[in-house]
Amino acid sequence: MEGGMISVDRWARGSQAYFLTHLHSDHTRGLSSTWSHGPLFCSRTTAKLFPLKFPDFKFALLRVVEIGSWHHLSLSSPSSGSPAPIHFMPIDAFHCPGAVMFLFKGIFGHVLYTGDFRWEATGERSMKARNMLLDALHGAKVDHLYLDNTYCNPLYCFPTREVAAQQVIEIIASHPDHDIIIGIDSLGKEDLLLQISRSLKIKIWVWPERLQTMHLLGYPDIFTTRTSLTRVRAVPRYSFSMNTLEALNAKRPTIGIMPSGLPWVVKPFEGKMKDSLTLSVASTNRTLAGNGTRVDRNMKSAEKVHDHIFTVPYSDHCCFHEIKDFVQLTKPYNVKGIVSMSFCYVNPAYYLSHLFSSNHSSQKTRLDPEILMEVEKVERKGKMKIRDIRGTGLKKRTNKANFMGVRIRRVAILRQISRGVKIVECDSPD
DNA sequence: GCGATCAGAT
DNA sequence: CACATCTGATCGC
Repeated sequence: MEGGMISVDRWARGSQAYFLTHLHSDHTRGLSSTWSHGPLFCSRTTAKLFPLKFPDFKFALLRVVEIGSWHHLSLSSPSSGSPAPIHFMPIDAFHCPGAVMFLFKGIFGHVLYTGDFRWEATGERSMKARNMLLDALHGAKVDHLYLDNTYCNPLYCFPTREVAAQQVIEIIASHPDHDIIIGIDSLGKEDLLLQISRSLKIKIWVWPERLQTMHLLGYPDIFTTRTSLTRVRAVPRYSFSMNTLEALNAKRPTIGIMPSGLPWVVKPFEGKMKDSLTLSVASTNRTLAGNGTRVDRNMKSAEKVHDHIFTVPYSDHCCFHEIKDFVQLTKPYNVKGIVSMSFCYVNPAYYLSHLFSSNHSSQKTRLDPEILMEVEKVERKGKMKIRDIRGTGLKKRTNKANFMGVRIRRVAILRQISRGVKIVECDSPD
């Protein structure tokens, strides 16, 4: 591919400006401490966290841009070399700390790249982002929308994070004598932990590098790396498994809580005694905490999926109706999904094309941003290979999560095979 | 020996 | 077959 003017969450050489939406590693694949292909624009919070992930990065390349402000760049057309000014505004994506979407305005019209985002209908911060986007668009429709389509399927129906967090709190409160482990990633779901901490007046254990992150984010007191100070521990999701829980329960009664928009269930593993934690929307386990917070009979709620494991629909991505709402608001002429979730990749057009704008009269006069813009996107067709979402090995870490003195080793742990995923494709329940 | 990339795990 | 991440192997320098 020849380079364009700008790249969003893509790091190959050839662009005049680079944009980072947030610091999750599937969006930084190709970035490294030695990367130096051009100026990199990101939010203040992302810049603050940046050195943790890329310690020796040339700081001079980072350009902190304020959320809600228009910024101007004098670029040149890659084909003709003539001036091609662009304006862009970062807008709060409410995904993980520092996450923003970018709205671009230029000869290509309006291009909106959401990155990963959440678009809840209530809450002060959500309203602010909504108004910011509407003001910035100023009545214009979006010509090209690059959309976080992670849950772009009506099957994905879950509550706000506020509500989901309350469900987590109820689970913890109803297990007063249990240790609790919660599976999280290196960034994201801080608000969940804060809400737990405030509500139950308890500190939260995190692993050492996560504590550094928390301190950089400005939470000096709530988190600790001393297990003796709390029974609630947030552990890396990759070390959260049924085997982990069973090992922990051999020492103390412990339950695990998996906050996720994905439908985790326990599936019996054929031929062996072990069950495995798998994904499915076909779950039938009993529902907890259905205390009137549900507005939709299909709304996911907390579930007990195993003796020791609960899942709670706490997601940093939009549920389907939020995506729908977002598309209705931005009235895009063209939409592309930026996320390939392999087995359930959904072209946004499949469910939402009726909301797209059409008859784009000025389209011919506008350049297709494809030739101007490199963005992280993968279209999935049939058995095409999926996006490689693995880490880039950019930094050596030794963060073996050692919670409760149980070191989780791969050795001698029965492999969990047969992750039978069953996302049942069906038509809209409406 | 190091970074980049890949295979495979949770 | 995974929202994102880590570990370890291998390749190229």
